[in-house]
Amino acid sequence: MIKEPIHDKKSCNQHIMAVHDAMYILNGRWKISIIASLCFNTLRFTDLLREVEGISGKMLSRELKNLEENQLVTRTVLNTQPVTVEYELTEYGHTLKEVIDSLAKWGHNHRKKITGKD
Amino acid sequence: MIKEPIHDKKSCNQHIMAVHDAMYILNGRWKISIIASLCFNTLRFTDLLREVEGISGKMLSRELKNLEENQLVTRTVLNTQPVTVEYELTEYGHTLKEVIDSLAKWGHNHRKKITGKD
DNA sequence: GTCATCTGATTACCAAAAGTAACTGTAACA
DNA sequence: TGTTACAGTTACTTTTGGTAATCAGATGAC
Repeated sequence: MIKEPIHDKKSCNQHIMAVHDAMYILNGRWKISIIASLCFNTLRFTDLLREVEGISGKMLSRELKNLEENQLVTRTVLNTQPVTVEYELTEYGHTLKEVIDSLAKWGHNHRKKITGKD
Repeated sequence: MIKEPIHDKKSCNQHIMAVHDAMYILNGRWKISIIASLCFNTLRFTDLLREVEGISGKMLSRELKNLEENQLVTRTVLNTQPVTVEYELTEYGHTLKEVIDSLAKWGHNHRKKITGKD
């Protein structure tokens, strides 16, 4: 059997760079949580304030703007009284589902490890 | 066929909470990149300074301490001259591989989307 | 012998990001 | 008339992160 290093330097660096690229888009404390919340449902600003535990209005509005710029989220103003605004993951945003799911899986397991409970 | 909501509120919230738990451990700008770099190889402090693009010594040392506290990384001082220190993912740290891989996959795809290149 | 260098950090100082709380403005409700 | 809900924005403070200098121990160069 021919022995070769499983991870050559080039593919290794590509891997690291790819993670770096992803984190460049998902930077900051809130984006991943916001995307996770939008994974299942379209939500309004106030819904998100409630769902994303601990976020402030300022940060939510700032992060949503940034996610919109990166085409992960769409913002739709509805013609209601008072005005409501819906935030929704774009098709491209939904490609992050696998990332979110693996994070959720790990987080769930971690909670079990720490608390001993399920 | 019985219609039921695919995502009931409870499992939804659990999912979001699990992501939150994961991000609580992986917070800050650098941890995920550090873990990605350690995924393949044990690395020394200086190696990490080079591999984790843009990190400063202060942050690297701070983040490594935190990762050690959370039992994701081990620190081993080698009896060389000058002293070298090796950082290695723990077994538990390696459970993050799936997360890292899905991030790398998404990041790779995102780079393609942005640059048009592979 | 002493100067520069390599190792893995730490410190003081400054800049950027994030948190807090108050405020905007419109409209329904009581 | 006053309160509530909507989706934010603003001024101010705190926390986090970045930069550059420094530490300490040992090696190699001159």
